[in-house]
Amino acid sequence: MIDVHLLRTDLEATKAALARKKVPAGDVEHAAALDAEGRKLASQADALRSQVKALSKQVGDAMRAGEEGRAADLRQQSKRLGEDLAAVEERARTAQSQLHEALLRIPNLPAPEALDGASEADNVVRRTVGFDPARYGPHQRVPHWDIGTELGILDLERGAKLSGSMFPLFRGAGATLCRALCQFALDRNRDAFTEIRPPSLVRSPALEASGQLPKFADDAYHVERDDLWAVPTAEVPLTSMHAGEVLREEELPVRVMAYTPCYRREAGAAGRDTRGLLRVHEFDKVEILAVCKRDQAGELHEDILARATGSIEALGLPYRVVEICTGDLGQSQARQYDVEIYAPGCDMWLEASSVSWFSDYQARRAAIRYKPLAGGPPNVCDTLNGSALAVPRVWAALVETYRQPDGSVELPAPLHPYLAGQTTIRVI
RNA sequence: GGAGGGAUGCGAGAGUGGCCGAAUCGGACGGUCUCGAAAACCGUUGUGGGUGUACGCCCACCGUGGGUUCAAAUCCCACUCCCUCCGCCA
Repeated sequence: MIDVHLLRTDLEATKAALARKKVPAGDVEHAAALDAEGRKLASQADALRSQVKALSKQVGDAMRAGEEGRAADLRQQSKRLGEDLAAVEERARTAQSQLHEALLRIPNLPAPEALDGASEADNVVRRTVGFDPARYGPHQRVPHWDIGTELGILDLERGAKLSGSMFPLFRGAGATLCRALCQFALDRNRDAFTEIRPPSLVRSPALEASGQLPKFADDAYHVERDDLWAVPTAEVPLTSMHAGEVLREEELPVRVMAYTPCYRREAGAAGRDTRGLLRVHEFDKVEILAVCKRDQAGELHEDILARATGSIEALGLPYRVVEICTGDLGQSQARQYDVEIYAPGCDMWLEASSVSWFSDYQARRAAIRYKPLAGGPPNVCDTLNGSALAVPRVWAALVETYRQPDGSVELPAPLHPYLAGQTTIRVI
């Protein structure tokens, strides 16, 4: 969440910054009012409590001195004050919990240098690499769902039989390719990122920390019986694994990566891009993530972006980098680039990675801080992350791009070590 | 799933309901001493909120959340986590 001090000292600037993200000024003012109210009540409660404590101490003294009458008298006074205190505390608690609720729903401030814009339409393509529509033959203009069926490597019907639509089932070399892509992505990043295998069911606070709760509860799968959530991305466990910790400045940046399955209800996206692997409820992804100091964030953002595009480039897929404008930024993002890959069969640019800087928004929600080497109180960290590789869309683009005139698919060399010999997938 | 035990400051570890934000030991840091070091001695050693120009002061925090009481680390209830034993299990 945003720093509550912003509401006290820079209310106008905060409203202006959030207006770039289309946040109504009223939401911000509402939170500021709750904060002022809560602080006023808390001060009153502090003063009352201080008096109660002083009186209680006197009760003890009087009793030890054997002055029963005086003790009873003081006890009465203290009891009355205690009742007032309970009432004020109750009101303070209410205001503070309302403030907390309000704060959880206020989006992060966009970075000052973030691209201005009202909607998705205002996003800007920063660069396009390797794209030449003329180079594709008719054999590459076949969508992956047809190729997958033809080669017997993607079985959407059976996936649907098990779990409903948008739950893909991969088969044979198709399944191996999923695993190969994850392995490939992990190996490419192990020079700087520590591999983690986190749980993929997490408690609510983890989703709250990275911003999925409370606003976007409908997008996530919830296991009622145990009150656990299926992670929509490894970002969730990777961010919260350090929740509540005070890190040492020397250990920053903390760089971790994880392969996890990802689960998304796609509640708001019904009917959009639902063919094949374009949008699915369960998929595999390798996520890379950094926890750092503010002055390390810019460089790390570039690094993560370079790693995301590097993997795509190594696989020989054309891609473009899109800068997301303020109006299209997610709740938690201060700045974001998307990496889109070109899939010739569907003739679409598919979002394959989202590389985000969250400033201190997630770290504040998760309470991830570091102790400055120079001394002084702990500072809130920054967090960044990006998909190193999200399987289904890359799978789709690969199969379409590398389809040969005879209908077989020849996978690119960097994947060969991971394919157990299945470097060419032939029609059965 | 069943039965027990536990959770206190950086670590270990005390704590009859009032004088406990917390003994003691250890660690770390600073200082005295020393040519230097060790030893010894002295001091410092948490987080959050509020308030003041400032030394400061006030409040909260002893796993989490409730409750009892004039007063809770201490009593009661619920939850979480850890440990031991039994059962089950990939």
